[in-house]
Amino acid sequence: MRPRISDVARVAGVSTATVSRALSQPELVSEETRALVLQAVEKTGYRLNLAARNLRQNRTGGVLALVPNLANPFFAQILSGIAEVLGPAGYNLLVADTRITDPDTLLEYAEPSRADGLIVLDGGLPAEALRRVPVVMACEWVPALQAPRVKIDNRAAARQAIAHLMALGHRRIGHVRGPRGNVLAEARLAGTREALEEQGLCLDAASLYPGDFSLASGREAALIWLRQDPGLRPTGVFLASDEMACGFMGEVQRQGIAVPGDVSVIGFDDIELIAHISPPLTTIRQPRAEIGRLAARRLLRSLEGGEAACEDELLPVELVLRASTAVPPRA
Amino acid sequence: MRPRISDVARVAGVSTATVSRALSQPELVSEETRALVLQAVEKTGYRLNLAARNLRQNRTGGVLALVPNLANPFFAQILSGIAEVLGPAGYNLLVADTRITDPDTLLEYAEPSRADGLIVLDGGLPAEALRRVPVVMACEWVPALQAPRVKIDNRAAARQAIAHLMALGHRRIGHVRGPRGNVLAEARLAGTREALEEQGLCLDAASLYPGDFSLASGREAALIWLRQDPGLRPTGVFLASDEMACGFMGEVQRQGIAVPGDVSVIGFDDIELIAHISPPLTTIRQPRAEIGRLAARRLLRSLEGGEAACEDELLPVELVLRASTAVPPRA
DNA sequence: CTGAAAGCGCTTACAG
DNA sequence: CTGAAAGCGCTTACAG
Repeated sequence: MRPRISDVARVAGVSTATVSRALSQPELVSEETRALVLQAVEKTGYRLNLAARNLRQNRTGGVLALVPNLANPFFAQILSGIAEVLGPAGYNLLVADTRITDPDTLLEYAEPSRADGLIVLDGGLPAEALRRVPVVMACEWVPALQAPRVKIDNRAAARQAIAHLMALGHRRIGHVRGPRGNVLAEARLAGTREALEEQGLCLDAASLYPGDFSLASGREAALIWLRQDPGLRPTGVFLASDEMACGFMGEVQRQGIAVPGDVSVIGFDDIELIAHISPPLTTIRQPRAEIGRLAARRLLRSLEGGEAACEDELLPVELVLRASTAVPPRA
Repeated sequence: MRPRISDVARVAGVSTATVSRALSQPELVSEETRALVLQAVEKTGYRLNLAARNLRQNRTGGVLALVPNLANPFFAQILSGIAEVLGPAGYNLLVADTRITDPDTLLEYAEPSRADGLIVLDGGLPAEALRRVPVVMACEWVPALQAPRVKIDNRAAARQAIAHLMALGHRRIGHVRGPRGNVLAEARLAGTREALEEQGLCLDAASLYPGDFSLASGREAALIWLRQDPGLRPTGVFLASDEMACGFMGEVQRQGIAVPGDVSVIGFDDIELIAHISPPLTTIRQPRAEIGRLAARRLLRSLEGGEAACEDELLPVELVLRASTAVPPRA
């Protein structure tokens, strides 16, 4: 049997209260008592039972990250950033995949007795399920939920991408959007529209391709593009995710189209691999690990400080120029 | 304040013991009592406090996954598989990054009061830290630790890759290895050696390139390869990870080398993106989600059954033929 | 089938 | 600075 605090107390010849204090708030205990206790801890091999402490203190010691799709590498770096902050702060990181979690289960997950706080990476969750513990939203956000948001300016980022294509001389510009209803997809689409309209251009229906952020949907968009009239189809395409950009570029290349010779391609996110494919992909870099770290810090503040500040945290993005964008082909 | 079980008991006019039974083991309670209790639960809005139950039952309700590098997308799918099994079984999934966790902290993590069991994805951890709770190892393994291993036959997989290159007619074959000391890297290297030696070939020092599974190290290997005598350097290269294969291929392409025209490239893992780059990469597919699921099931069995079976679980791999391998160039 | 009571292993007012 | 005691919110032998 594992030694309990009372075993240590017996060995040290003090009360359990004193052992507890010596361990958690040493400054409340005389130096010699402390030494006695530490000796007894050593001798008994005692280790604090966290579950018991947490129950007594009415906390769980854990933070739950709700991820739309754990299998998606995009979230790996964010989780890494979260873990980096949470670990040293003494919190456990719990993760759950919202895809494989039905709404009822979700309610059970977002439970004060399961986690002290939530980091929500899925903007599609029902707000009601998320009101019982402190929440911070990262990347995506639940519009109906009033809680701090750590994110980038998706609209401005999209404008930057379009501005880049226009600066290269492109006039026929296409956009492969993310899933309908997704807050990121809508913001990026809006930014694209705005940037084009400011220059007197407009995003016509034929140049707006459906997508869902996935590789496969980028490939689908490529198949549509390939069937369009070469004299009319976009010479520059901005895709709302790098995965889609890879799928798009891979497919058009396979059909003998040169990137960026025949078509310029720009993605979004700057996931790791795309710097190493051929041609390396121009993209908008999102500081994923930093988003995770900030979200975690923000949540810790509201868990510890109890402060209820709720302004959004807007992180900067960066246009990363690589070889997949160039001047448009001469018609 | 949240209602406790005693509130429900008062409203229902029964004891807390009865409420507890009605909720957890309804068959022990009369039908009418059960109805009374459920009504009282409804009325009070009662929700079970998991932390309290767990303390009483001497469990934590959580499983901890120890990941070598959370930011590495390779582990995303494995975690997804783990989550898929753990969630429905009522366990929380905790994750920790072993990179950002020093040995002392690790000891604290692998604590019975933190998690009921461990899924270890890092073969480099000290065995002593992992003996206090049930463990299953997945992908990698800690050689000194006797615990179930869910993995693939890395050696046989490497032999398959080499056999493929040889069947295409390659005779000068190179290998970019994983990090020294890593169990996977060593097994894949051993398989490579064996397969070559069986055919009377041998892996000379110039054809064995250092690597650490990362994109950057694949690129490094490419730089070495590029400097070697075109008439002597390998015409086919097997890399111990897809990331390295991407890095390698991207770099040689950038220097005007054709894949597979000038050099055939084969990776390992079948991560998602590589099917969509140009050319799509030939590789050895590792069933990552399935590895995660099996590891989780295995651990659940030893947590619930208490069974101590310890045979390894060997999952099949698959050689996925794509366009990055072909017959060697005519010298 | 149900209840009174002990206890999971801690922490923390309260009193001295 | 230290201890006795209550209590975090449950579950579970034990007795009836």
